Amino acid sequence: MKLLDIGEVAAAAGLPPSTLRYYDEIGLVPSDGRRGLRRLYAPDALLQLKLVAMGRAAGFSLDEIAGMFGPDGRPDPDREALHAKADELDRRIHALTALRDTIRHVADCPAPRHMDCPTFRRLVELAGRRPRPRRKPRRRAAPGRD
Amino acid sequence: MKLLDIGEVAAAAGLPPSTLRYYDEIGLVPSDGRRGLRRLYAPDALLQLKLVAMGRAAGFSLDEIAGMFGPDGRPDPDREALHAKADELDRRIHALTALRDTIRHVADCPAPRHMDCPTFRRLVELAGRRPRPRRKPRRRAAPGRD
DNA sequence: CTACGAACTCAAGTCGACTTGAGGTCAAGG
DNA sequence: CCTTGACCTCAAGTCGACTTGAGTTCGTAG
Repeated sequence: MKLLDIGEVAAAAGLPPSTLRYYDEIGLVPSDGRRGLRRLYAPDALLQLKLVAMGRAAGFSLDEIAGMFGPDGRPDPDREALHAKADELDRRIHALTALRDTIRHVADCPAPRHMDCPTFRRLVELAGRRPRPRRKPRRRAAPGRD
Repeated sequence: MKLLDIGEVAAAAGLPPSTLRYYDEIGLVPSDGRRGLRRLYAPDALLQLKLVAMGRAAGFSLDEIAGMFGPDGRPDPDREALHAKADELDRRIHALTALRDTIRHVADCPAPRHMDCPTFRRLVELAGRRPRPRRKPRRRAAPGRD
């Protein structure tokens, strides 16, 4: 198992080394030892960094991300909470979709003031709605085939 | 046209008055005059605030949001840029969907360490892909019924 | 063996987006 | 008329997530 120098990881992940040091410091993506002073990373660190990037892009804080995918392979990381996060993501995705549609509309609509355009107003109104009326999984018959 | 007191707007929008003052100060959601010292808002401000909330939720900065939907009904707000934003949103939506799926998997997968679960690794790998290979709209036959 | 450059540490700074606090103003109800 | 409570201004503080800078230490090529 070859360990990677922080510089290699930084290059591969497209992050500055300072960020890696920071993540190491807060324990989010720990380094895997040192050679002299230099941090070394297991290749898995790249996957972890990707995960962190995903979480960041989704608007989660580093703390939340740490809670979802701890550095250790956490055994039972509160499935409730994870499903809650996933639900939150569903809502966020819904909101983003609404915003995207609104933006596309604005880009194409010739109305001089969006505020006067009924389509625009409707789009914005719609965006406030919940994605679904709280869909119950109906787990009764589903044999969790994953 | 009844103007709303800042307190009413704050209550309706679910924001603290300080935020409204801040948005007013930076010109993002300007107030519509004063009664004595008190800011008054046109009802449209509520829609604007909703829009701002959408943008924030999508991860845009206030500056970017201002650029998309200026307080004035900007006539031709750089359609290029707006479509670029929309594309960015598409990518973001894609990323969020991937993260959501990954999280749901983690919530349901019995593997002791996610890093060892091939499904997990595949999900994370997949998340890096582009949403689509740059789909051309092919506007030819679409009678744009909007 | 020496020098170079990349890493290191630690404290402090930055940035966006607000919030908080102190001290002042004012419109409306009693 | 007077009190009250919501509003005001302005400066400063906060928080997360890093970045920057000064001063130091190494591993490796020459």
